Amino acid sequence: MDGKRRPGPGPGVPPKRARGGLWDDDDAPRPSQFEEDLALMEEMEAEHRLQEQEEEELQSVLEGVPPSAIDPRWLRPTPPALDPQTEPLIFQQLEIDHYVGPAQPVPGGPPPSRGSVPVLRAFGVTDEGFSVCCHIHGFAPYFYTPAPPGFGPEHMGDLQRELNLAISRDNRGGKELTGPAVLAVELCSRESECSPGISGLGGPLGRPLGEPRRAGRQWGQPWGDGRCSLPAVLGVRGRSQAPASSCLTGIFPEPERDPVIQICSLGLRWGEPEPFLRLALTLRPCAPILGAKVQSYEKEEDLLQAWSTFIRIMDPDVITGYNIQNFDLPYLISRAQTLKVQTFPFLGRVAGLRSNIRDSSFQSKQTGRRDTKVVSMVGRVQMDMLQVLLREYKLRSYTLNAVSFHFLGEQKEDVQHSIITDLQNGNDQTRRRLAVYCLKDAYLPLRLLERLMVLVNAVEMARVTGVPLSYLLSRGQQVKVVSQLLRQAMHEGLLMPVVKSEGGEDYTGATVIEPLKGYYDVPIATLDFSSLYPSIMMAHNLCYTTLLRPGTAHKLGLTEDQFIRTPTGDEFVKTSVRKGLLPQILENLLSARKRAKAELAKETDPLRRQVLDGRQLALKVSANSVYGFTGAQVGKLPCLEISQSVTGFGRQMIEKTKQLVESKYTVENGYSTSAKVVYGDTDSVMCRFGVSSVAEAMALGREAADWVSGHFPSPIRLEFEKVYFPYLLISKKRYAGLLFSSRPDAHDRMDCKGLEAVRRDNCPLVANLVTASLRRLLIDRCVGSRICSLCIWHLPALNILPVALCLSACLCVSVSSSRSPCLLVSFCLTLTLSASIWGSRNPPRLCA
DNA sequence: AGCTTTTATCCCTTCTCTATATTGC
DNA sequence: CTGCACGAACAAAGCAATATAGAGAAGGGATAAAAGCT
Ligand SMILES: Cc1cn([C@H]2C[C@H](O)[C@@H](COP(=O)(O)OP(=O)(O)OP(=O)(O)O)O2)c(=O)[nH]c1=O
Ligand SMILES: [Mg+2]
Repeated sequence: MDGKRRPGPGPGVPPKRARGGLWDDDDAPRPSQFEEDLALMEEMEAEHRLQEQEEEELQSVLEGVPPSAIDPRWLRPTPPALDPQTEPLIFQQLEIDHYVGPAQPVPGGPPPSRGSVPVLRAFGVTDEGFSVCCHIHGFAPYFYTPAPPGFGPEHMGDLQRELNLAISRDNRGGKELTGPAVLAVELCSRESECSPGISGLGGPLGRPLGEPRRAGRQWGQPWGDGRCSLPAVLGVRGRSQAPASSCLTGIFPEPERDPVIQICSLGLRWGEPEPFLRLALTLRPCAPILGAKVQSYEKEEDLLQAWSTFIRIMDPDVITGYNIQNFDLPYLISRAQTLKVQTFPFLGRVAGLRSNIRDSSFQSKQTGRRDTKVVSMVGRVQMDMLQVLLREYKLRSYTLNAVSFHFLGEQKEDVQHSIITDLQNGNDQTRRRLAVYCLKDAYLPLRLLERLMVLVNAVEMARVTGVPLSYLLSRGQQVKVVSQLLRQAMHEGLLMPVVKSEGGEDYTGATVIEPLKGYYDVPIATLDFSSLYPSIMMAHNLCYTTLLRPGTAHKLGLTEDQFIRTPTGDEFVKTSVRKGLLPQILENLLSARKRAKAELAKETDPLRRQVLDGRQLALKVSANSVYGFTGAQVGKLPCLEISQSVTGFGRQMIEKTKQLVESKYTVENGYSTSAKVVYGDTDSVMCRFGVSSVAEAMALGREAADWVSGHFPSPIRLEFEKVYFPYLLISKKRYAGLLFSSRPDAHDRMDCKGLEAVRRDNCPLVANLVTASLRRLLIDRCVGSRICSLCIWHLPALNILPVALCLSACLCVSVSSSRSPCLLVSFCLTLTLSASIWGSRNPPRLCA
């Protein structure tokens, strides 16, 4: 392969642009700036890069790759001609970024500045699989600032001049941007979203229009889902690709030292069951593999170069793999740098734009600190399955092997790391074995991506919350809430203020009802509010825009029925005065969750059920994060009045629910036994109605839930969720029970909350022992002295008996120093047992 | 001097407090 | 022009609860040295 060729279709000149004609008619009434911006996003002229690229690509294919290696199916279909004047171009946005490029006049927009301007660039695919790159001109970054008293139109010229002067003085934007930074200053009147709804605080606000140098770094992603009008469940017919590379190595492969010996890639069109391409690039000859294309190179430089070229030709929309983000891709780039393969690191969609490695880290209270590397690949979505799994699923092990087994029931092709070197140094058959292993490594993440419906779920989340796909893996919950807030605020012409965040004290959260600990051999019905915090915010119209500062209610002459006072003493106006933004956002999120739940109810396949459950859970977390956002004191817009009110209402509600249930279901009211709430956490109550059958408990639970719901304003709803029978209540947030919900005559499963059985910070021995004991206790109902002798014979933990015995000498020391009763009991039991089994000639059959 | 008693010291266990990990909502 | 040091800016859903390890204090028993008695 000719290593000297420039990558891709030539230097990074942005391709030609067509203009949409939306504002060609200058006489047409001008929409407000907000609507304009929105419309710009919606109706933007877009152009197909493919057509002009294809010739070049073919050229490069012919030069770089043996003609026999080119399969026309690798390339995308040729897009039909599109008349931007008449036809809309509808596509799913995959990524959006911005660059500084030559100005283009936008009809009806601000006057074109000379020189370079910031341009938004959206990448995506259409339903037919055509690749789209949309250059969005005419968007000038802007901000609002309150005008000082006495500021009038006559001062605007001065302000603009001064601003430009100040900006050119501290020359921070670099040389990319030329011409004046501030294009215009306008006066307008807007209301800040944090101010009380009808306070009339919104004075005149100055509006410098466009200050590219600073703002170029400030703006995020306006209305990120590209306003795409595809149906909710869409087919992105893109290509996913899973590279996996093997390295010759000792323990830690070092890109400065250890060569890359194979790179395997699979190509898949979304919606098709099997990859249309399996490609193994190897160093040194390799025997053919059925169903895969093998290409061998003598020089490592050529191998890397070939892969880089391949990526550009195949042009995938999505790239997946396992830990590619932190290992494979950075390794390949570093290795190429070491070998001085100059044309390698151009993996993105913009020709001539270098892919570089950047260190970044994400930290939040939930996840702790996570350090990652970022390899830039403009226009492609990187869906590293490891990152996806780390965020979405709680697993005991995240190795590809464990994960594949867990979700797919498949194991990896096992090749010991230590023999990779030997295999590579063997013959073409041993290298073939290595390639098969490598292909499997690429195949598994791809299968996971498809089976776990990662893309479908991610696209839904991106659309609902209005952020680019890549944010879902690289950013947290705040950005999603901010994006939705901005979207909603824009609809209503409100502005979001910039507030300085300072840390403060924690506020009071939810109540956990003191548990009546014990073993219950009667059915316990569980009632739970559906989406408690979101529904509180909706029911009481809690929002930044409905909050009344202390005393304002009186000042504005609001009557008592126009506002409410929350348990914390804060005041909010009712819907009749103004409907809050947050309730509307929540409506949207909850309706998305409702759709997901409806799909879940229809599904029967266990894995798909698990996936759909994950999807509805993710939407639930997003909705709860709206509440969390208002209480995030190190955040963009904290408002403790809202979050404290929410938890305050919540505390009142669980208490009231408990009272209601215990007051209605009493002997005096004609029930056989008085009901008792034995436990409850935040928004749930566990009730003992005193009935002995599950069916009766279910009936009473349903009735009680409906009756209690009537005591709260819509959309707050208490739901009957499940019955536990029997129920073992150990302490707050720690209990177990057999769960009945779908039918009264058979339990659905055993449910464990907070016990060692579900925690991941114990050794498997403890977890297995606890699980097995609970099984005996709850399912086999062995209570009393027999429990020990019965349960221990069926411990899965016994599988490790011989090992335990051998290691007991050393283990004893470390175990006995532990203070954990669980661990001690497990270990002692195991030890006793192993001794007795060791001695018996015919050990009992161990159950798996 | 030899024995007993007192006291200081060491070592061990037990308790308390804090930080961390993880889960439940 | 490049490399380095420094500061600013950016980003980060929430609280309640349990279990456990580790550090350190407190307390008790064993032991040996010191003191006291005959
Ligand atoms: C799960 C969860 C709950 N909460 C709070 C807000 C929830 O409304 C409240 C009750 O938790 P849940 O009952 O677990 O959740 P939910 O009521 O929102 O949804 P549903 O019952 O329909 O499944 O606890 C959070 O703040 N963050 C969370 O991650
Ligand atoms: Mg709930």
